[in-house]
Amino acid sequence: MAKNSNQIIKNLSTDCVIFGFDNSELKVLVIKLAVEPGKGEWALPGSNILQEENLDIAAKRVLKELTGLDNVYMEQLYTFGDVYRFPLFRVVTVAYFALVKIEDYKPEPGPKVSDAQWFSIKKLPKLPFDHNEIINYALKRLKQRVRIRPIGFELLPLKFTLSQLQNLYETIMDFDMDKRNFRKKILGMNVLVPLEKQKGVPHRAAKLYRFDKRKYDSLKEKGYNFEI
Amino acid sequence: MAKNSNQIIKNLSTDCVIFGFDNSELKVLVIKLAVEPGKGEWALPGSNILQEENLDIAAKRVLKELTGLDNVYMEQLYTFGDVYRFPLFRVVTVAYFALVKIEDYKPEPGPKVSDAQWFSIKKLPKLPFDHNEIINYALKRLKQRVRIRPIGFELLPLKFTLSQLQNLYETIMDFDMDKRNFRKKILGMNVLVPLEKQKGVPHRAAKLYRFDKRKYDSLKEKGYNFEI
DNA sequence: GATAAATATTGTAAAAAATACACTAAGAAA
DNA sequence: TTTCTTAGTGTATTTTTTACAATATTTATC
Repeated sequence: MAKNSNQIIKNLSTDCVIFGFDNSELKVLVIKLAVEPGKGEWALPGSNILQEENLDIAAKRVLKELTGLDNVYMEQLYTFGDVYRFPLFRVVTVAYFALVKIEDYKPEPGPKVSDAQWFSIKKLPKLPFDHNEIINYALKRLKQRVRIRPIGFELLPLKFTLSQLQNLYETIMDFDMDKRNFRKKILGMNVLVPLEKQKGVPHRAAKLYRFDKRKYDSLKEKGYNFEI
Repeated sequence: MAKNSNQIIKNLSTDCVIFGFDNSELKVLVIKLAVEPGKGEWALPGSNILQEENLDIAAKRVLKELTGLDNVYMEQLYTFGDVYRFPLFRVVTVAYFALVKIEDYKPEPGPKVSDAQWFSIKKLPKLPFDHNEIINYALKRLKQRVRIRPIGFELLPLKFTLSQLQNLYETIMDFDMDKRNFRKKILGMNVLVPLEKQKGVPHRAAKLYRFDKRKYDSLKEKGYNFEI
């Protein structure tokens, strides 16, 4: 073999739980594989890791190859390695989760993928292997994260209203919040920049906001608290 | 080859950061390997994962084989997989951290280990590979965990005084707390059982407590909060 | 152009939690 | 009996969280 760099590591893969939010439901993107193994089944996008590829890079590559998604929030989730999780031979998978602005996502399934679809987290089909377990774990993590770090914005359009944001939080955390208290708290974090008003809505137009990542980063440095 | 079950997976290992507390300092147990690779160097206990072995089991086995430790608190930490983290060939390592009652620990280094030693987290030697990075990551995680879940007990003797406990928290989190407020909070969690008094101390004897895991589990079920 | 419909926006009082703070108690040793 | 050392305890203040409802803006409709 001429070069090593493109060889796969047979026992190691990465899988990604991709969350999106469509203004009413939390969704997960699953794909239908066009090739074996797993051909025809809905599954998490995942693939082997290459010999000369860091884990984070592999996770990004796989996401891009299978869904066309690029430049999204990603975080290592957990490593799942039960002996029989994959039926053919031993595969340990390093799972990641990603947060996607669902509006921006134009499905571009790669050549190995015959279909890609958002499923509501509440109406997921049975997926092969331990993929349902991985999603549950990711959801648990997302619920924790969203409470203590302002990452919810990654699921919203660049400009959003406070109602959209509250709705997102309520959907993820699965309980309602008081509107006034929510606004006080979120604006008090000083990471939202007010913009112009919404246009074309058939009622009072809400103010739009964007997330100020620079400000967030600098406040984080100083040890600020972002609990909601 | 007759059987597969004892074969190692060449590209996969597990490493463990073992924390202990000696009533004044937070410590990490590192071992000196008696065999190559890494012979003679202080390093985290770690080893390859076997073909037919779950990750958690592998982590426990390795800990036991290399240090004699058994039946300790363990949690998967993170998976480190930079291409060149191990110089000879590609090895991805699933890191764990463990919490040990340091008093109970009678070092029983296994045959592959020539020495085992507790180092203060503040005076760690330079370890090979990315082991220092793994320890830093583990420390960060421990600091988070200890704030929100009563796992500090795992580092103390079964019976301990509130002063010991406070001291532990202060050492890990790296700041001082008010004695009265600390007591109020920790006793308010309702997971400590008061026992008899200390004996043989040359001053007023403090009351001993033990952690009530059953109670903790049942309160956790009900969604109680254990933030300190 | 008045009214209805829909969503946006805003403040305050009460309750709960966190904080700050210092003296007395107990036991051993001198 | 005095000293030394650590254990143990309560309250007032501040801060944070919670609960709660009326007015404002815009478009659509009659």
